Amino acid sequence: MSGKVTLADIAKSLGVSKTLVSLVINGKGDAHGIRKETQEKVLEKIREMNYEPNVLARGFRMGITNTIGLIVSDISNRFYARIARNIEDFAWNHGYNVVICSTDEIIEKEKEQIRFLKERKVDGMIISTSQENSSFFDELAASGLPHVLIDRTFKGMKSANVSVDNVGGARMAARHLLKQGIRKFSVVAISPDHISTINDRIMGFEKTLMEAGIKIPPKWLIRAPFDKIDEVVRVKLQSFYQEGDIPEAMFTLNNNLTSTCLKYLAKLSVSIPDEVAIIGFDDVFYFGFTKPSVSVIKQPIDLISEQAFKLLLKQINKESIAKKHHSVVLPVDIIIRESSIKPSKS
Amino acid sequence: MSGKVTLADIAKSLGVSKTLVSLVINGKGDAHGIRKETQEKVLEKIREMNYEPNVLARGFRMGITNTIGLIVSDISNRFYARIARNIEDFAWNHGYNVVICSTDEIIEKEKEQIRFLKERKVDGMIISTSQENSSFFDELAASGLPHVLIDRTFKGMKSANVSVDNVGGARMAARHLLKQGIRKFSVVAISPDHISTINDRIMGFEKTLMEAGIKIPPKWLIRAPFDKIDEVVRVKLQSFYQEGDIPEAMFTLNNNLTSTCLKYLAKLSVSIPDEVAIIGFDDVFYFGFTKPSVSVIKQPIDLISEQAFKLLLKQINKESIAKKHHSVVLPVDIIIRESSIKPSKS
DNA sequence: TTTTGTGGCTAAATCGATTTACTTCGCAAG
DNA sequence: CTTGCGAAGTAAATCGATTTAGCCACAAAA
Repeated sequence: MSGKVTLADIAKSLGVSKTLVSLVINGKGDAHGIRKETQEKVLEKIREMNYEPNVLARGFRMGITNTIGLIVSDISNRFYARIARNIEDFAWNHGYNVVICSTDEIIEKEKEQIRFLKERKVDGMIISTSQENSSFFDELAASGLPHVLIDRTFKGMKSANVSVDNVGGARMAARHLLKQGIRKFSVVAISPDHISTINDRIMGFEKTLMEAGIKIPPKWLIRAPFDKIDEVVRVKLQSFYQEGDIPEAMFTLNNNLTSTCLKYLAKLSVSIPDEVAIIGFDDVFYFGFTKPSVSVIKQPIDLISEQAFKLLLKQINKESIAKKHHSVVLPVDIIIRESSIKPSKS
Repeated sequence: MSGKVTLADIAKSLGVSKTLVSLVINGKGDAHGIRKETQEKVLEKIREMNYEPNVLARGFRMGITNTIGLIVSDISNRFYARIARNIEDFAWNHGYNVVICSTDEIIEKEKEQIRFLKERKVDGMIISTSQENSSFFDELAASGLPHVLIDRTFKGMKSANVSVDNVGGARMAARHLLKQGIRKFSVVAISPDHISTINDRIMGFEKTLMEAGIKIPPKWLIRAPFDKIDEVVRVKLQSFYQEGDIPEAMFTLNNNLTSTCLKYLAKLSVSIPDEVAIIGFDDVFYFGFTKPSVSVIKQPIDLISEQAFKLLLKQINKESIAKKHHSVVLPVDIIIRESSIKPSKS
């Protein structure tokens, strides 16, 4: 029944040419001086015969797929899941599909996926990269494939990119904790150490502490590989509390780290915020009503998605992007909840 | 540089036919009696000229895309995000891409998305449906498009499907709560009321209570529309605790409902499990270390994904599926944590 | 009368692979 | 001396749209 009627069938049954039918379908009838009557007839016939264009044929001819790729480290991470959802909505409203790829932060896998999607002729890609530098993307940009980097970016890169003010967010966190009278800090990050977001957050935090004359002892700067967060955090926290040398506050650099720290602090029966305050980067639904609720630097996920999609669409449609809009940095908010409000020390 | 070399270029530069090159590329060289030497030459040239086949052309000719669709109510829900991740991994290992679509439980949107993906000629689809009956899928099955329903299914439907033992899980929950000496139950569900998982869970729960001579008062059977969970739960819980007529336990039928109930019980300062016990359907990372930790019926997400993908792949490869494997029901586990262990009542 | 223009439409090429239906050659059997 | 057959290929059709390059008839201008 369906999927069998072709352009040629329509043309034949109407005694006109395929060209004409094609033009009408694509709304180019007027531009090519096809009579209104004829156009009507064609549209009527299309409805009558229940014609649906073969998207593969069209895509093949025009070299487009109406599909964009979304590449992140792990789609089941809440942060990326929400980004995905937002982007999917924008895409759907513009007639695009989204294909998702999780890289597990494996650089080779990411490259492979990008190459794969490129072969598949996706019209563009939105990428949260795990790579070490921008060279791969500079090539990608040179090859003309529309793409936008989100979340993690590189300084001075050629590709369009959307990120948040990681340095600023970290400074907010630091200033807030300092105000609580805290002097002994731990930072919990993921490795490897080329991830821009993580580095910016560490830098912003350290700088602000430095300005207050405080340094983070190396042993309190925890770095856990992406796939070993649970293990590393468990071991490190245990050692803190066994040795008795304990930070007064922890700054956890993504929602997974925050959750994992909460988990093991609970297991160790460490009371928050009395024994240790905690503030995380990236908010998650349940941080608002755990006991205690968790302070965070909140990222504007909807804005990130929106900006990224818009920048991508502009590239796809070959609109040139003004240089100042080529690299977007969005502000973050601090949300202070119970976990970082120290009982007064005075 | 890339994306420009075609089959014809290879053929020409080697002085052979396109047919030959195509056969070699697709590993049909031997079957067609092409000499090993010749095959070598072709492969060599392909590497040398950095040829990459145009996937669109191939897809167009063969009517395939190496893409599958995944349709769920909301990809940012933890349950579906994890399903998505699992399926994506299987797909990637088999050379498939996954395109995701969130329906927001809107029946018309779901149908539209399915039609859209069908037009796009995806090779198959995995669907957690929001529809009211199986008729749409019976048609889909008749049309020959490979697909598998997951999570939510319909009795006696023609399409392959993978679900969990919702009735059994709900019975486990009920039995466990009864053992705690609880007699007054509330069930928190989403509407509309044609969602099979929700109905089975309610049914299993009610049946088990019935066997113990207990009924759930209608006012304690909460049904919140998918997009109004927060509001409805807030209002209902407030009214419970204002009126003072209070259930001893709540059974929350998905992870969102569980979280939302936790949120408002916390706001109302209701202590768990002393004032009310709670057990949820579907486990989520953080239920294991909230205070109190939350009991759940845990679903085998990896198995669901694996079975669904395998069933889909078989259809795509036109292997017939034995009738007994056409409809898979997977077992669930009960995980008892603090939230449902009542202080003894004796 | 010839040229120029234009409104309305079409034939054929094209995209790049896969697939069908041969061809050609050499050699052995009849 | 023909026929048959397998080995090693090839030319051309095909998938279904888009796009290029015109065609044809008639009117207005030169």
